[in-house]
Amino acid sequence: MQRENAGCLHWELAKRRHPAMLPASMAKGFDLSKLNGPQREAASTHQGPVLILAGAGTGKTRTITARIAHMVSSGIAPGSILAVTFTNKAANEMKERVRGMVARGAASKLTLCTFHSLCVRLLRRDITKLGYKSNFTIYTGSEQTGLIRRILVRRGGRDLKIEPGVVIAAISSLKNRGVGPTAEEDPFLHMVWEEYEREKRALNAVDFDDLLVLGSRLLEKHSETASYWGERFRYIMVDEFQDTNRLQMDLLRRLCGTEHNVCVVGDDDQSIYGWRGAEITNILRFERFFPDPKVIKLEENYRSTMPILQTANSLIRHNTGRREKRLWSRNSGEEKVRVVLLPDDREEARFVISGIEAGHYGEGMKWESFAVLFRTNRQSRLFEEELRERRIPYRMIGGQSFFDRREIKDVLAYLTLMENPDDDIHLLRVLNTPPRGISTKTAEEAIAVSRERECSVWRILCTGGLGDRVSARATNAVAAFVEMIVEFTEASRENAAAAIRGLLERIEFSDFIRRSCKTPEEANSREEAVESFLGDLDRHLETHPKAGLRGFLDSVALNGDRDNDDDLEKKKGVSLITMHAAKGLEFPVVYVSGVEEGFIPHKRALEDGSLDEERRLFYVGLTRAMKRLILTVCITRNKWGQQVGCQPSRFLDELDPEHVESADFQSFEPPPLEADQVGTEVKSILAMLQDIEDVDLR
DNA sequence: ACTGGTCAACTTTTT
DNA sequence: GTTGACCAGT
Repeated sequence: MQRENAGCLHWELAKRRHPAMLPASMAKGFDLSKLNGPQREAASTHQGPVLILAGAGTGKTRTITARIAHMVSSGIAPGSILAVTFTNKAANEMKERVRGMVARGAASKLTLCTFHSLCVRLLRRDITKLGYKSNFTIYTGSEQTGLIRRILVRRGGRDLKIEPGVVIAAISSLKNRGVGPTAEEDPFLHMVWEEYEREKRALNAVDFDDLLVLGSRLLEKHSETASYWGERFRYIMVDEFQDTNRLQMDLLRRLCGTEHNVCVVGDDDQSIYGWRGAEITNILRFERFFPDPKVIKLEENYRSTMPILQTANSLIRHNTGRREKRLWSRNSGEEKVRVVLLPDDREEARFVISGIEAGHYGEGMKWESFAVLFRTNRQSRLFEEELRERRIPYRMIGGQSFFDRREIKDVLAYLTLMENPDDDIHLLRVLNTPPRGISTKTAEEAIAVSRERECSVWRILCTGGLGDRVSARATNAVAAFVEMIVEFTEASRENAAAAIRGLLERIEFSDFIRRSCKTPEEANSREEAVESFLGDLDRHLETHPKAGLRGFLDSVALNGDRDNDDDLEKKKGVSLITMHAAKGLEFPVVYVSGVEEGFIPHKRALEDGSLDEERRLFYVGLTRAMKRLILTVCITRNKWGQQVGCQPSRFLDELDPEHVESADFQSFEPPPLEADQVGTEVKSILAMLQDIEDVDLR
């Protein structure tokens, strides 16, 4: 076991700063005996900066949660503890675990959240100091895309062929590096960016990146705000530290005053958010901003068997510039990692789900023991179909399908208007939904006038600013709309759920849904979605009465999924999940699907030259497995309706063959017809790869 | 003003 | 395979 520098010296310093504190290890209360040496040290060091380097499966979450529990039991006020994570999944996971370890009252006083939701808290309280109104709307992906698209059309002409997504990615990545529009050299992007910022401000809206930008600015420019939060959160923890970007680092520094009771946990090998500006170097820079940290390494892996671990290690060794670490496991394990070659993606789904079925019925494993990982959300479809067909329960983790449904977006837009009517994007979405005689012509006039007078569309509509630019009939329709919104906005202050229900009734929304659906099944599914969404609202208002409608909208925007719901159907069953979203989770049996060139590594990533990050992503996928790991490769794949040939991923060549066996799908299932076309008599992956490369796939 | 049809283009990862 | 944009007809 390696011991890093000067823990004792550090303790001396801390004691000088807080003479009243006893060494934490002496404190009574929470039992740390289940932890190993380094874990225990991490959990019991409460004062001063701590840097924990924790490899995959080394009990990171267990250590952090134990640390929190131990802090609380040694008398630190739970309200002064803040634990920040990068994703909602991680935050929820931690909440759940901590809940079982500390008293109920204490648990509710802890702050466990993502950087983004922390910023929302800061901003809801004080954003007026930055000149925004506190009822700002948070724009998620689709609103952002819509806004950018409008700007692109306006500034670049109708047939300008620039995808909004590209612009958004460029702007977002710069913002997360702490750069502003003025620094942008490309004149067109510069203009679009500035206009985007101006528009959002006029709409009283902020995007995800703004949450961090403005949160950080608030602490920087307003010392009284900074000291308020600095006094509030005296003990800060950051999970997945390798994924923090420049802005988040700034925020952290401004948040944690002079005491520097900061504990961060990270693993450079699992940094997979470089495309969002994450800087692994923050781990190195940590020591610069928080001098003389105690450095603790966790190297004993409790999750995986040796074959899985060694295979993963053999892969990640191909990366350059990493901190070498020696992950080891006591769990020898018999089973090798399997690589299975399949004729196409349909067969892949069939093979994977058959394997899961066999594991469940044959070996008595729970459905929850299995996970299917993939690179893109789209890949989940075939697996879902296969699971549904066989009536196997499953849960799709991530995948924002629910809030992307049209009917949900409509309801959400009406709710948003009740909070912030100046939000043009949401206003225009429902201005004529369902149709009420307000044509696109009328809407365009309203936008034009609002532009001239530099105010929101809502104001124009309210004040009759359209004058005689539109027909009398349209003017009446607009007046009726305004009146309706005002009426229900007032009602929403009493009871938001009742108000939106009344509004939906008034506009005969379910009739509208039924009319716009081709089949009755589709109509039912949409109506159910709305009903279920309203149920979410009810529940939220009940459980968080203080947060109100705005709190609900915030949580929808920030969570993007409905993790915190107790929909048991969603919680039980086989997990379908992207490799990104899988980070931090573990499963006895893991299938990594689509291990092909263009997927992992992804085509776009190769263009950007981020091969190392793709390798880390694959590494994250492999290290999710506890007992059994199967990688599947397709020879062809249905891509937008056409069969396209695939090449196995180059990463397969990098796996140490010692613990890998290439399995033939025929040995698990009766061979389908196409099987004859595939070379099946192969002994090693290498031979297999060779064979495939010789076959003309087109 | 609204409806319904066809065509085209898009598909990384998350907050 | 799906969503959105555009157009022509009622």
